[in-house]
Amino acid sequence: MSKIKTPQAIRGTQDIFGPDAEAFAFVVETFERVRKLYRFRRVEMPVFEKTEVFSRAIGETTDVVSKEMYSFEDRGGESLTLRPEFTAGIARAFLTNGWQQHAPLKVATHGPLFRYERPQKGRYRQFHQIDAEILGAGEPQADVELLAMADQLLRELGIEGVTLHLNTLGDAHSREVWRRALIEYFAAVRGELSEDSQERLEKNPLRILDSKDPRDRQFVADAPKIDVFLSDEARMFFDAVTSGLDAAGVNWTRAEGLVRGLDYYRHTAFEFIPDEGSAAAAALGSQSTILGGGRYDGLLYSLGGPHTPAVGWAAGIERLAMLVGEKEPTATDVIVVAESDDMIPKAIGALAKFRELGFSADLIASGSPRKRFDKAVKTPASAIVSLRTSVEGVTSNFRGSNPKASEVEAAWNAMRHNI
RNA sequence: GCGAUCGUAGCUCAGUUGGUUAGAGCGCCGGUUUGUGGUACCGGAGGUCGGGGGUUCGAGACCCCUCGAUCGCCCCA
Repeated sequence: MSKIKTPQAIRGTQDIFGPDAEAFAFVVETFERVRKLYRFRRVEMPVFEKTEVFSRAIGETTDVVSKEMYSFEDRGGESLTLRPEFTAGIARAFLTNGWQQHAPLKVATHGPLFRYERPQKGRYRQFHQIDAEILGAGEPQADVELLAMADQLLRELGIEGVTLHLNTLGDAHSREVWRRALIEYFAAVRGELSEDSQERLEKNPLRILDSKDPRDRQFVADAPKIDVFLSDEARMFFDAVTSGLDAAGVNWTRAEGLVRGLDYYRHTAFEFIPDEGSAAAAALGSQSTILGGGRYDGLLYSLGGPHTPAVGWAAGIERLAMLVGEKEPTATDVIVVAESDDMIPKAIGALAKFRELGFSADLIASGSPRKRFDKAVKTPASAIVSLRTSVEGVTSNFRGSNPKASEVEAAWNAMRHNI
């Protein structure tokens, strides 16, 4: 007889259980509650799309598309991709379902995403995000609304030591002029940059600004600032965002080096990042951004739609869960113990009644009869009802002294002769 | 794609410069004690030491390969 080898989980996937799963659920529940306060409508999206949805949105040639997506061919030979982000799919749905009629449309969703990357702390191949978007809104108030929600969410999750880092990339023209200035500036010191940044100079010069290499950092401080290149309109937009945040009571800090890699981003870019030396920073390792987003006025057009302004953010549920602290599962209201096997039918009857009455209830009726009560005692519960047979006949014992236990006891006294 | 560290029981881990039959705690199963009880004690099951090859009289330990995990780099939509 050949021993069957247990299949292994896919690299980068997680089986979340116990306190981690409780923390995960807490994040999702809090998000659902807060998004309703801000009147974001729930949407459910497919987990896969035609590959072009993402390749057009993100850019055909980037490493991101060519190497880091989970793409495959279906039986008809069409290239499909497991969603690596929510935004492109939502933008596609906005166009294909005629959601323009609802603009400005505030939507929120959450669920699994997939990226073909090497796993490390806070990064998995299947991971989970919460996501909020406002489509068809070009006003800075939309940015403020979105950021106020993000800020309140983090507070309601009890996450501290995290600050909103805010930047503007300007409009398309300001951004392009700034980009050229950066290339010129860094090209002049090319030989002194890190190898990585010499390559970035060709592929993605803005990224040099947030390089971790000290060889680059010495030049970053004096690099050209976007502010110099902002058009009047772009400056007014950013001023409206920041004054709106101040009015909403959202703390923020200017981060001139914060950039986005993709061309469709305009104006606002932001990340919530743990403060240096905070507990949150220590808990997250090198993956420090816990919530990020920006304005992507160019995206819907790149998917073949009309020019449509939009802004959104997403946050990794796993990373947030790491910051919310231990979440113990809630205690069971009542544990029913059948201390002998002949009590099992009565115990099952009691269980059914307790659950009908809205009490959470669980049964212990296996293993050594002598140890069943001890098992119940070790289980977190408000109350225990234990059934056994003795020379006097059926006896029951109630244990527990707290408000919930009193409710359980009243219910038990009412049902005990009818089970 | 690159680098570092790690892999011994269900879990957390010990195991000396290579040396007899691989251990502990917790958990699990059973028994004794207690008998309105969260106690204590006794016993049991469970390991091809991630896998393969090599060095050696002898490998959990040393070498090579491989698989996996963790953390970091690149990338970060």
